[in-house]
Amino acid sequence: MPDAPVLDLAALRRGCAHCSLQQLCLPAGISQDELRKLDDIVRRRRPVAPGERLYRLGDPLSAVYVARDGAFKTVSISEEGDEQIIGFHLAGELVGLDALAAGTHRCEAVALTAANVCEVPFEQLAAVATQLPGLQQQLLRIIGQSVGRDHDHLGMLVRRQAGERIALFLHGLSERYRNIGLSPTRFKLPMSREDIARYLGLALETVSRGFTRLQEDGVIEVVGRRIDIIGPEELDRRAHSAEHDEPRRRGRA
Amino acid sequence: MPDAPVLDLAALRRGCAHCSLQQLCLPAGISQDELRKLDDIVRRRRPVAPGERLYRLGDPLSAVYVARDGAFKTVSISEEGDEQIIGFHLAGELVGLDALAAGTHRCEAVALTAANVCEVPFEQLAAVATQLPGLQQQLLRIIGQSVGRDHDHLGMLVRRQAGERIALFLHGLSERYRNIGLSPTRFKLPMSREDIARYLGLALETVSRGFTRLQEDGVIEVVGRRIDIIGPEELDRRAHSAEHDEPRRRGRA
DNA sequence: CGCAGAGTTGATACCAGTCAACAAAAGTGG
DNA sequence: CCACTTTTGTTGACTGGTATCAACTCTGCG
Repeated sequence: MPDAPVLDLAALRRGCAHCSLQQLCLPAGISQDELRKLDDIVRRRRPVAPGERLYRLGDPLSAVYVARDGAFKTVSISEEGDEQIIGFHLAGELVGLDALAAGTHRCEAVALTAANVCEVPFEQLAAVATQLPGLQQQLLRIIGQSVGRDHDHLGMLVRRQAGERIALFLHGLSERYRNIGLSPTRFKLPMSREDIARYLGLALETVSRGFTRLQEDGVIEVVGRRIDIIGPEELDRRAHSAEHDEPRRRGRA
Repeated sequence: MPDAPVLDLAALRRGCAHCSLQQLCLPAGISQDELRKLDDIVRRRRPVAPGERLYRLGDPLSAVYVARDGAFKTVSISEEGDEQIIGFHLAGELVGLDALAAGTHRCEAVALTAANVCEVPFEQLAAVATQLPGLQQQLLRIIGQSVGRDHDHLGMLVRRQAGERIALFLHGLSERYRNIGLSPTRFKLPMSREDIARYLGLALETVSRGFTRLQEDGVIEVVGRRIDIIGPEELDRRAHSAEHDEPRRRGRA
């Protein structure tokens, strides 16, 4: 039995300064001094059960959340009651920035898996940010990233056909897994086919068929939610250009 | 507020404190004192010719812009060269917030009509914002609004059919015109059918057909870019539920 | 007046949504 | 541990909305 684990846990409890997500999360790029100030206001490591909501539609903006692990989806619910998935959020990504405008949330954030979050009370974050230019800058950058992801999402939906959207989706997910230090080629999807469909603006059957097609063509290996990307370069190709080159041909790679 | 007609023009030139857009633009909700500080850094009322670009893809983030009048579009250009319209921007709305993440613009902002903009150097805005909590808060709110518009845009694209998207588009535009004090029922579209198509993820012919259909059904009057909304409530109805008469029931059995 | 760009309208093909049945996991309780 | 139920994912047949191609009209402008 090694004695190191005990120290590790203690270090984790010391907060942002030693957090493994430091490069991804708010603290990136701010000084040790500043870090300590931020550290004081962060409530750390709340565990979240799958299906649990961080906030609901209409809730006042009380905090923003950083996913430490696990995955979340943000869902917008229209008047008619149909749900549109605005985004998926993996480890290191910020959740809760809708509500900046009106002060109340226009989405719900739902845990897709068991997860842990750091909860950052928004009022205090804003207050500290005025004192720390570095943190303010970093906050704006993080918000910018989330805007960028929204734009990428838009790009997936507009005038792209099903196969392209699905390839784009897998490609993007792969990149994000790479960024957080996980395998970009082998992973378990945290979300259902239906979630993917609602995110991509497709019918769930179409998503299923799309996966099957990619598997038939030897681009990926799918077993339920387990994904194995066999041909990343071919996936990229399908994500960017349409697939008009190769009509339905089997036995050829 | 004391009104002095003759002084108005002079006052307008005095900047933010007397700008007619005050309620829409950055200054909203911050004090007179703070206003003066902001005022110092704003370069006012640069005229922009139709087709002119405020910034191009890859340009470093140097300033954000507030449209005083006229209209802009922001266009994202994919590697394959096809253009996706991210948003339209009317008077009082902020342009240039893409680039927050990377520090360089991922869109181009193009004037659709002759226009005027206030140019706010970003570095200085950020610096002043750290000194003025009210301004920082307002900046976050404005950013939040733009995120909200992106989400609305997403909602238009996902799983909605052409007629619905077009109704939603006109409805949204109408609301925005109302907000800036213009007629919500009679206006001239600043953008072409092709721009609308690229915004809605449709073929331009489909947009044209959609307008024609709405006219045939007595919902709007269209002459080129002139739009006259005859039946706003019917437009709303089409924006939210599906087509005119229900051919069949949807939802679960 | 005549041109160019913008917008409309028509015919056709095809992608993807819908309905429906089935298969495979994942819970549930004995 | 195994039957049962429920949820989730797959596959097939069919249909309809919309993209595409193409011809035409209209508008604004020099």
